[in-house]
Amino acid sequence: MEKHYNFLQIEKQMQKMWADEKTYQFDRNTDGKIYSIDTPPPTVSGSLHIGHLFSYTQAEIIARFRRMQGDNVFYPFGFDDNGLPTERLVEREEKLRTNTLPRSEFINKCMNTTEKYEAQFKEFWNSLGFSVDWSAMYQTISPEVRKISQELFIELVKMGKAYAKESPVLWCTECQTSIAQAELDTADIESSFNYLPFMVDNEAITVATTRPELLYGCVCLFVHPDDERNQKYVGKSALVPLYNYEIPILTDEKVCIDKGTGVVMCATFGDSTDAEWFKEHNLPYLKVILPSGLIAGDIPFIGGMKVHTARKEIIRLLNENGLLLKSQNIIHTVGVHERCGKGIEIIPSRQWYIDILTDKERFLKAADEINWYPAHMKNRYIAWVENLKWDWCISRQRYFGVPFPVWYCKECGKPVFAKSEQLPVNPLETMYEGICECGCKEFVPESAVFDTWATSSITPQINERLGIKLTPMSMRTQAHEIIRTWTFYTIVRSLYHTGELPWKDLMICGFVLAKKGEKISKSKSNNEFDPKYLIETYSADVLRYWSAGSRLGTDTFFSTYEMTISKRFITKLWNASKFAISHLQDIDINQIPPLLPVDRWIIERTNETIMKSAELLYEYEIGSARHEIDELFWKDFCDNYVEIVKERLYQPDIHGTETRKSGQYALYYSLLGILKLYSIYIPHMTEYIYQEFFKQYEKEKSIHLSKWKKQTTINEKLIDFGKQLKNVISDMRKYKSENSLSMRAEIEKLEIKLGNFEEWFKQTEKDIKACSNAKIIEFK
RNA sequence: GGGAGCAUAGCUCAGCUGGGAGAGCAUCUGCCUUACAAGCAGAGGGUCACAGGUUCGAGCCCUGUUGUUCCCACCA
Repeated sequence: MEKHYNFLQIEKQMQKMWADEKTYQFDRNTDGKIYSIDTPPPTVSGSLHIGHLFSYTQAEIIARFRRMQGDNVFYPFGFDDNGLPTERLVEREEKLRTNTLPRSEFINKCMNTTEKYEAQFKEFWNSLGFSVDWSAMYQTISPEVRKISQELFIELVKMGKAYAKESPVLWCTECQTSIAQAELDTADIESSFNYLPFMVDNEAITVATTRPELLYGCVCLFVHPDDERNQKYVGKSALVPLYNYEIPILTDEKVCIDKGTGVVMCATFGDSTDAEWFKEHNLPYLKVILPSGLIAGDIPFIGGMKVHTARKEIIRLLNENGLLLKSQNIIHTVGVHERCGKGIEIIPSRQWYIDILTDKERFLKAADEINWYPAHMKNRYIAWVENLKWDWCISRQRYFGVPFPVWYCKECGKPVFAKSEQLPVNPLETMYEGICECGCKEFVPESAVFDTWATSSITPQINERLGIKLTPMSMRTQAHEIIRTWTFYTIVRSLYHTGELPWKDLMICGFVLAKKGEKISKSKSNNEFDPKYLIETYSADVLRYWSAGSRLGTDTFFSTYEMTISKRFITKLWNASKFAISHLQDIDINQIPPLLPVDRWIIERTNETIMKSAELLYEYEIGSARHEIDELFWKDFCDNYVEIVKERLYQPDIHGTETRKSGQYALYYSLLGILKLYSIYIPHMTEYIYQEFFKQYEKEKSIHLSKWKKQTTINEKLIDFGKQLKNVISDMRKYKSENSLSMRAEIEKLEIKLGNFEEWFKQTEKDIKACSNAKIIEFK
């Protein structure tokens, strides 16, 4: 083995070997127990960041662990390439707006962009040594996935779980599309609370509003049924200031008596409560804001203006007419679109929905039927489901997505659906062939596309396209930020389509923060966090080792300082292996020699660690498991065992060839054991060492195809003996250190108080003498 | 406003079902020891956020308080 480990060269070399040998290919033909992983398909939104590396690596370690337990691991990879993130990326890179070029041309640009980035992504995951079976890769925009997605949509329609309706919907005026509740973010903005007089009979009642530009859309006033002050107005009508038309005054429980003046104006639509009232009280719709974000042209004073301008103008007018009683500046929280950060409006339009409100109870029950790792992440899911207000709107007025396989009858407007054999279909390109119930033969295609989550929520079914029964899958891995979307939607779809849960286990990873509270975003090009740069500088193994250091689900901070620590470990493992192997060149692997107690101890410690870390890894505790292995390797193996056995290996003429063989056996066994344990964390170096030395004796062609020993019991007596032996050595070292002596310094006499292990200690006398350089060992 | 996580050494954190306060880094001291000075050995350093309670015994369980992060709600 080389003096220094050249990671740049060796990591590439190992990756090539794995690809050539198809080391990680899923065995589609055995009956062996399948462990299937539902991996998150990243959106193609530009560059990868350290957070990707961190969370994906944690799951990758589990894949490797399961493989080494003998499971047939199905570890596919996908790309969520359709949808808004890609569209925005293309707009940004090519400096264009979607509506300035033909739809098909834009889609082509999107296709080219995804292709480019997916190649980069794939190369990136490979450069991290991911044990992915690339032959199982999927893309959400591919024809086969479009087919599955459209098929399952039609299935939902038939079940009555998907439906179209004309209704107020959350609308992004920036992206010009409807969105779902899950895509809402919140932002604090400066605004003003304006107090306006509404005339009732000859009395003015004051109403406070933050959205005076919607005055023309005001359909009624509400007071609380228990509000004694305002009870006298109920049933009467009020005059809308400035526009001077009459609206009724109604009651509703949702009104807060102590907020503002206790009287609310309900406009179509200022917020989600307005939309609820609209439905519950059968209120009329008065159009004010257009899908473009402009005020409708026919509205007096403010027609054609942008919302913000209109608001200022209305306030100015109210003030001018003495209708602004008071205006106070406030900071309040508004809903914004997570993709663009712009405020959302509520605008009625015809959209497709998946019913999620009627089965809330079932979805809540599902939470208890899935194993959450870590367990408390379940709370986020429950909080989200309990607070759902809107059915899931799945239509998007966008371009790069899976089209709705739907046309509408030109006469009666009734939707018709593609036939199964037609799928995938783009209704804009293919006409519906058939006759509507009403006799009409002409149809208008639906131009909307699916919400990307409508497709990524069926990844278990997408994975099953290969013809292998996988659901319920063994495990889903993802970050906690998408519990309300990906976790939730997948559970919904799975329950609807299969009646079963999508997976047994849910492994929720944290993400990487730059400093307290700040998330490392993809858009910030900070070289220090560029994963590619990091891999080239520190190696994939170093980054992987670091990724496994924090507890599952907790966010972590990144610093190059942490890299140095991981790097140090890698160097240590290299040096220790190099040393051990240099003494194993003449080993006879076919014969187990009689073993000395200290050799039996390190073997048993290795077995103990295999058992303990496997238990932890079954619970997805990759950090704690790594810690167990670190203890074995660094403390017991390097600092103690190797120091004890050293002289026996160097000097068989003093210690005898038999004891040397005993040491060789233990060294071989424990080092190989340690390498196998670490191989799930640092696959490159462990594989290289295996290939360089162990492969000639072992039957597996790759360390990653070897198995961990199934260990269920431990010889506690041996472990105890080891502890006592370490105490002796530690005391001896302490003595030398306190007396400023070299560790090699000779000491006259070492006294050892014998406990339970008299016989074993006596058999270890020569070793203790050698590593302490004591002239005399005296047992007491 | 509701909920959750966290609060342990200078820093980053581990401490499972209650019984010894720990690791790594940093600091200090010593050591070239035929794998590793990118190393090794040793030492110092903590009122376990605060206040109560349960218990023979609490970092751990219960109640409350404070700080902090996150999730959700909050557009009148």
